Amino acid sequence: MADVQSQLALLERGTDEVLPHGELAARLAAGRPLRVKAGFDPTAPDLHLGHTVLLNKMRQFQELGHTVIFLIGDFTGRIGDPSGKNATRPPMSGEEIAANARTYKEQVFKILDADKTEIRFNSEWFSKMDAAGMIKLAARHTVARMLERDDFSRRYRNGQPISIHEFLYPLVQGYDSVALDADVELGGSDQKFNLLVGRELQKQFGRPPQVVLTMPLLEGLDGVEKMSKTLDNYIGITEPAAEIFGKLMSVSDELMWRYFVLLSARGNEEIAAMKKAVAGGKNPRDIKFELAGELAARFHDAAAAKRAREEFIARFQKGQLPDEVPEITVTAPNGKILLASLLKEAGLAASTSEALRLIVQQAVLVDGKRARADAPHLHPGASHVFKVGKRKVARVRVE
RNA sequence: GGAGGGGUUCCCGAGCGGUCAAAGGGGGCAGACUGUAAAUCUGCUGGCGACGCCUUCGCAGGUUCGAAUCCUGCCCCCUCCA
Repeated sequence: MADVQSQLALLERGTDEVLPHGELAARLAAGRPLRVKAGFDPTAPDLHLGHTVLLNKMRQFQELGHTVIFLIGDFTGRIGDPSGKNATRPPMSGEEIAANARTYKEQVFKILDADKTEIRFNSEWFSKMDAAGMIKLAARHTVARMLERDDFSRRYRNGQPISIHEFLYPLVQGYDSVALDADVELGGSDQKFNLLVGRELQKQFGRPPQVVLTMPLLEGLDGVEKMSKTLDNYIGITEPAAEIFGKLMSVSDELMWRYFVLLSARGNEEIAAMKKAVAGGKNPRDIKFELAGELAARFHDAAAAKRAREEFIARFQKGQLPDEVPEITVTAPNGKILLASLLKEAGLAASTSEALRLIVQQAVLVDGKRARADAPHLHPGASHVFKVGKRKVARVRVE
């Protein structure tokens, strides 16, 4: 096992907070593999880059020889997590949770080392706990302490609803740490309160309290809101390489640096050097290529990343059509079809009305030429390449 | 249990008998400018072979020539008192 100092240097990189600050070093100094816990709400069917910030950190622990526990909150999923939300999230059904848990398993090992990961479900201990046990657990914390949580106090002040069961969530999560005997718990910075409850409960159960390590939340593609599925500002790790590459290229220059720090495996020195190069006049776009390439390769492979880059340059810098233009056949009902109807039938527009709008807005190209609002009907046998906006392209044949 | 307030298009939020497919903002989409950047500017933002028709304002009925707007019942949410 590496010496404490070099472990610390790696583990504290990019963290939001380590609480209490000196304690991580003390734990590491014991020289034994630490039990590192991170809990996941089984809500997301697909992981996105936001989740990987935490997974990257877990991976680092693994590489240093520690034991990582990937805890799936199947029991807590039935309660609904209020964190970061101003409204109550509805509870999930058993089937939903099971399906999502399977998806997690399929995806996390793109980052984590399967041999060094312990996957656990908190229903393991909570399904055995009865009502009396739950009330006893609830007796270990006070309403005043609960209201210290920013999210709760804000909602309480603003007259927004807080269900009683939401108070149980931090306790349940905290008890997970007791059950797992965690040395360290990782979480997003929004999880700080819950993670600290874990420390409290461990103390009360006579165990050494865990070190809490929080990671910053990754901003989504808009650069403002946190990356999430509901806001549709995410990059999913199962997306095609070209999508991962392209989405990263659309990110703003400032956000790019944030992504480097939280997502890239590159060292701090290398990132600093790139910043310096940009300050000296290098086009940030070229640096962004590096980021996009690295992440496309991580979730696919180097060859796929290279292809994604080449296609990106051909398509968006040189304005060529993509390598593979999907071919679609639509039927003209009465021997002829309106351009707008065709776009809708081909899936290039959500509705005829929208297609009409896009045509008027000069967004539609037919074989490279702008379509006019008074475009004539198309007849069977016609076959053209239709481009709608920057990204949607298809060859459509009329029959 | 009692007293008030409220549910509007993707979100927030105006409207309170016809001029309402419904102000304004946000978000989104498109165009211009570009580096598929960001910022900015402009336009669009229910559906339909479409100068008209259909569906939408919590749900179900009703009044009216005409309802998001009025009435009745129901469902849901919030606040205060107990």
